Amino acid sequence: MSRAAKIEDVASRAGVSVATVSRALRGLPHVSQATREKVLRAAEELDYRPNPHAARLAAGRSGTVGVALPVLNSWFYANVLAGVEAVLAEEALDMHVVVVDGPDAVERFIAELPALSKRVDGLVLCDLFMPDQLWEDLAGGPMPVATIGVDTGLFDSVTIDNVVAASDATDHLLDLGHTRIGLIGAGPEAAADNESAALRRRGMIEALRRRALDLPPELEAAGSFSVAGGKEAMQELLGDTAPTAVFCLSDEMAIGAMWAADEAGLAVPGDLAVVGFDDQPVAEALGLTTVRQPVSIMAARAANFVLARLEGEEGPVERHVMPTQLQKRRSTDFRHLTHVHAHS
Amino acid sequence: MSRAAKIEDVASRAGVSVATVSRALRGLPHVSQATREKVLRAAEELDYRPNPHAARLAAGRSGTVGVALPVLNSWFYANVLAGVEAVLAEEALDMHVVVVDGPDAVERFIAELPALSKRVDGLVLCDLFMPDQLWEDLAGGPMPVATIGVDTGLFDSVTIDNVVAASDATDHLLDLGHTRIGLIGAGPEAAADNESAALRRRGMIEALRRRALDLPPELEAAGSFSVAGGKEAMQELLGDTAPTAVFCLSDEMAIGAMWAADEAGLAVPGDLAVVGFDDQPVAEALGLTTVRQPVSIMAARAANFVLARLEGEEGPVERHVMPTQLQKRRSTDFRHLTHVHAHS
DNA sequence: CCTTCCTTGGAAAGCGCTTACATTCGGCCC
DNA sequence: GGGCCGAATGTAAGCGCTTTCCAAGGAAGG
Repeated sequence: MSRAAKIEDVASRAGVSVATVSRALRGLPHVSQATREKVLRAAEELDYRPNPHAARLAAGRSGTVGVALPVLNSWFYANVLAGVEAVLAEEALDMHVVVVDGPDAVERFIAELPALSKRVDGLVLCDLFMPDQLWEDLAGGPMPVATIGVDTGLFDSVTIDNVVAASDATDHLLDLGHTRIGLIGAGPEAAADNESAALRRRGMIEALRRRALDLPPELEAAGSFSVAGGKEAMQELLGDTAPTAVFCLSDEMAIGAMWAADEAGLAVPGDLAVVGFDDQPVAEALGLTTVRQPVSIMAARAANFVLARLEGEEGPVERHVMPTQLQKRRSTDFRHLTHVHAHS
Repeated sequence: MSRAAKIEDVASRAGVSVATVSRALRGLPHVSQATREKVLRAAEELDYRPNPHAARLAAGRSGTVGVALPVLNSWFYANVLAGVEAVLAEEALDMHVVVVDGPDAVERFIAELPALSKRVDGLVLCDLFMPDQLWEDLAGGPMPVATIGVDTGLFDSVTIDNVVAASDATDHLLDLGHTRIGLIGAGPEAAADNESAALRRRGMIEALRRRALDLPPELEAAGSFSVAGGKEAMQELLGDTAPTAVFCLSDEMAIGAMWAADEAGLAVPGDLAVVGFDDQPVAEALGLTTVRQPVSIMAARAANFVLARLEGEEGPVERHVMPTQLQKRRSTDFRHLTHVHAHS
């Protein structure tokens, strides 16, 4: 196996200059049809593959979009990644994933931003919360950025209306007659690093308030956004002041809550109604009432925003708010009580 | 904001040559302590960030490891990705993800391999099935490769013993007295593109055979490895020849199967025992008996194999077979029957 | 005191592309 | 028919690093 062909080899084989090869291969103008075909053929024959690093160095562009998210192995973020990846793959762009987790994660991410800007042309930031100053610094930079789950007003963003989504979910429980409704996933101090959680909490409180109810501390439990986290949180809430319904900020947590309820001998929804958030496939299988959000579509849209900006699109910041929808299922439905008891 | 500092700027500020800066910053020998500190300080003061593309072009290495997997948004592959990412992040290496899905996915992946080899130094391939010839071509190349879920004998690999795992699961059902056991996730023709599925099927058949039982076609149903796929497959199996137990090749499918059972008015495990595969967190919450495999550890190990080879490790191909463990839970446990009926 | 060796540091040649600029060439207009 | 213009192509200067090769200078040895 001879060494890989370089552009120069293609040029001499096609009998043209390297500049022409470069233009021809990238579909740029100022190349006659005949020449282009000649070049294409030569490249084909040599199985020529441009060296991306050389191209990036010379062009000053990386053909890569970065995606920053807190974790990879949750349903939500896995779908975000999949959504972004699908769009980028379509455009033959590379995806650079940055996981922003662990202690000082955001600080380290920020520290690496200057370096990151050399390897990506654009950035999709998912649920990343930073000090205002840094958002502005980022906005001052040359790199297009789109955010998911955060709306700074400085970048194209894709979000849902967390307040409305949460108050809809709460209203549903209230309509069912519940008055002691617990919240799993955010405590009073959630705002700091998790804006979505804080907004959902607010939506819940607003809905309660409209019925002259409130959210006492003993009905709130934070915890990690996982099955185990939801279970622990639910266990905290159980006791003499136990709620008759809980709103969980993710489906994983809701499943954990149902698990805790089951262990405590409580029937869902008979003794405890449960509402989740996300509507991942298991939610439907389990009959979990939950707030559906179109995750991968949101991610794809954010990616498209970045692509559009990369293609020079000007115009004001786009702030998409995607619709959510409450999926009512068995976990809050008294009519199915018998059915639920009978099977599974 | 002035333009980004380059190595030359650091060199002149530190009063040394660019070569020395390069050596100092990368911790190479032949730099005195004093000089190194001087360089470090200069770099710090200028907030210097090496341009990765320039470095890669010059060095001929990319500092990147590729990960190829079929999808991103399933529990299993999301955890594979997370496992690999964690290891690479530790070593400050980039991860290049390649999703090999859609029609002709493998063919397109193969066609892009030469190009890919220019952007990554090593490769982790997960559940990728290719013609033998191509494995050998890959092995002939300069790039270290580790495989997950596939053992070609040509590369370091991390797998589980699918045959044993499946026959253990089957034995469990047999011990419980089941004789009509269904299989969801692989049909007789599974071998082609999904070796794991084929091996698990074989393990099941072997276990059955040891008890003088077999796996008639009407007890097998393939389907996508998802909740919906599992549900549909289960619905296929239900009917006059319905099994009293099913072994599902993923937890998602098992959840789908339980869903279908529930809709059909069948109690789990009373009317239908269900066993899954993976042991994702929801499995425990749902009391799903399942085969646990240490996904992210497997992924991390594969990544480490690649790293070791990149660091020049010679020696024979490593073929790790990770242990699996059957987690027995309610979905196959008659003792809990009453409990299951009462709650959940 | 001169040679030999080793360590540190510098000069410069790439790495394989992109692109600004220069050049050529064939019409086309007056 | 000469000059002009634009399209097609070539020339060559980088892009910002890494690395080989070489020089210098101090330590060690004779």
